[in-house]
Amino acid sequence: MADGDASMATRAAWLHFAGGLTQAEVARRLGLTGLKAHRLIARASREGLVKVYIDGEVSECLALEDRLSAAYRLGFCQVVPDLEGGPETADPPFKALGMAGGQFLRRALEAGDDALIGVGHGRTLAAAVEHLPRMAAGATRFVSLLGGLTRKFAATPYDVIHRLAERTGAEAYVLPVPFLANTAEDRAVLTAQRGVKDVFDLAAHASLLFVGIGAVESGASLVATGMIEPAEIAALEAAGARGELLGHFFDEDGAQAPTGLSRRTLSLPREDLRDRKIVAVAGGTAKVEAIRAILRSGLLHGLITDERSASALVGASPARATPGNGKAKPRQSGKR
Amino acid sequence: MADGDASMATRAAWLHFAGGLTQAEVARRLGLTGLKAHRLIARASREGLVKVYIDGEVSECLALEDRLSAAYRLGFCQVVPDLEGGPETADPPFKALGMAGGQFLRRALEAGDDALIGVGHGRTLAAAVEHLPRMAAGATRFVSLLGGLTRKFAATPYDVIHRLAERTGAEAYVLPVPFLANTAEDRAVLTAQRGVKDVFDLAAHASLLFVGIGAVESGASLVATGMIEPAEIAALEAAGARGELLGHFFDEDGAQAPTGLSRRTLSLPREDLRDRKIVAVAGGTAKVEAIRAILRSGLLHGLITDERSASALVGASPARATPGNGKAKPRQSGKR
DNA sequence: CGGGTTGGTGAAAGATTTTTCAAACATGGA
DNA sequence: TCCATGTTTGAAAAATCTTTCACCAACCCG
Repeated sequence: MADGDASMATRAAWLHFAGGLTQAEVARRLGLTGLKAHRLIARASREGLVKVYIDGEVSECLALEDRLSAAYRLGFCQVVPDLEGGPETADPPFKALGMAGGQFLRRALEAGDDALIGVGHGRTLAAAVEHLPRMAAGATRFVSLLGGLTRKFAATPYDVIHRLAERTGAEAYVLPVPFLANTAEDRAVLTAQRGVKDVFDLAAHASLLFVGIGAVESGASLVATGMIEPAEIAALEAAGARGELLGHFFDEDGAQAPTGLSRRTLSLPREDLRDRKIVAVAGGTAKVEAIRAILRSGLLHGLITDERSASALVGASPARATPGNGKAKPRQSGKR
Repeated sequence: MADGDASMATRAAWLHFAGGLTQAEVARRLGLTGLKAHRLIARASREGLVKVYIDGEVSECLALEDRLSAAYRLGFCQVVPDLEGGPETADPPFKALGMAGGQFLRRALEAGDDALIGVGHGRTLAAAVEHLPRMAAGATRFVSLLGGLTRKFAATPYDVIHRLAERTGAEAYVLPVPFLANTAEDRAVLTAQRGVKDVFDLAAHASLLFVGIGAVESGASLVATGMIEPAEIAALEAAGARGELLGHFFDEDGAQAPTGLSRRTLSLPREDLRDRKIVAVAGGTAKVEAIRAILRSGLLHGLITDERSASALVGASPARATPGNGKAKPRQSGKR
């Protein structure tokens, strides 16, 4: 594919989506066959050049936002309708969460209020960055909040900070160390590395923390990506851990879960999580329990999740297309 | 139509556009017939709930932006590909300009750097506001920079400031006076009105001026909307005026055009245009001359225009889809 | 009450889009 | 050179979206 192709694809997509021209008309304008035009447009869509935002709020989601905000004292909450295939599949609604998360990030960047944004990792956050338009970040910088590698120093497939840097051209400070070291001694060695300490210091001063939430179960992506061993996660589960945030584990009441892992974890210390502006993106049935645990910890300032998870979190029935069934009063509106 | 409908329309649109579900799938998910789903989605689109942005730059446009920026010392320039029907019609590319202008405004609002934004009027600016997503304006306020009525005190059909207020919920100070008074005495009376002076004072302190550019010819929209009489515009044209910016006229070299009109014009005084951050949106073949005149005045900080106008402004040929590299394929089935 | 208007509905026709499939073309070795 | 491989291309088919049109119900007004 030639370089001029991308420009042409953009042009075709612009004519089609923004201008509302039919593909045949686009073809005529550009001197192409209808099929070529179609393929250009399809490529532009596939490569994510076309960004779609839906303006209005779905009333059921709004109600869920209000209830979540009130129940957990959130300063900000967004609930997006579920997407994906049928009503049964689509467990982790990455696409829906990605769009909402991407939009949140875009706004944060355009507002420019946060000079330094800390980011966690995980597939959900990666999806959010995926949906971030290519844009200049202004003076905003990014910093990793925890080690991004597996203990074998393999990069994870869903790296967040690098994508972010690539999309925005912003300075992005990485932590090229594992998420979990093999031993406490290893951790000490790694932490002592040139630069690593500086980045951790930076992370401690980020004014916005944009993070994911991890489930504690054998199928969790922490395990799948090789960040943590199956045996370790099993031990955590047995010890009562239910959710993970930036490498810290919480039990079902949101209290610190007892674990020896913290001596080997390379991430922002737990005490640095208090009184920060932490915004989490997470959803999917497998994560509901984890999200609840984190919410109960009271650490979150904001939450972006999907409708089904939100329903489960407030204890309502899945509530398919049933308007007007609010059983509780939606007090105090959540900020948007 | 029930109010739950809008919510449903949003949901349907979200599933369709964001989720990529087919309309039939949307219908199944929502328990509707395919036709109903289609109508919900169509409604959402029609009402502008669905916003589409195209990410990449078209290389030809990028080149034009660079040339314009360099030639006229602009701090900011955006050139959008032409839209609309064929290569011959579509004179004022309102839609394309509206989208770009709306995006500019949205960014300005989200950045929040400008506490007070002054706006001009005209159909192009109205189109820009039309394409602004419904959003909170934060602390930003708006102020009219010139009288928005005709001399008969009729509202113009393309009022900008009211739409802006409606979309953003921001405070918006209007100037409920004509653009051009019948006599200098009338002007004095109007200016002396309670409040009017205050708004003019406010306008003098706006940190961003978002304006249109007017052509000087019998078909100009200033004439069409009844703001100015055909005879007056003819006189201006004869006197060498070629472009209008906020009620002030400029000749082809960008110098002040000699006219007695200024004593009857209700707008920001000319001297208040110097050293302001003025961003203009304008395009269309009928306006090229006017845009050039304004550019030469050196007053503009930014310009948003369409590709064809930009081409004309830099003196290039319209340059249809012929990047130097292209394999020559003159024969082509489609007619244009 | 009747006539007119409006707005919603579904079936079916009409357009447009997307997919499929096979052939053409280029590419990079053996 | 030839083959294997992958990519691009166009025609046609299939799927999907959009429009049209006739119908029904509700509603307003004389």
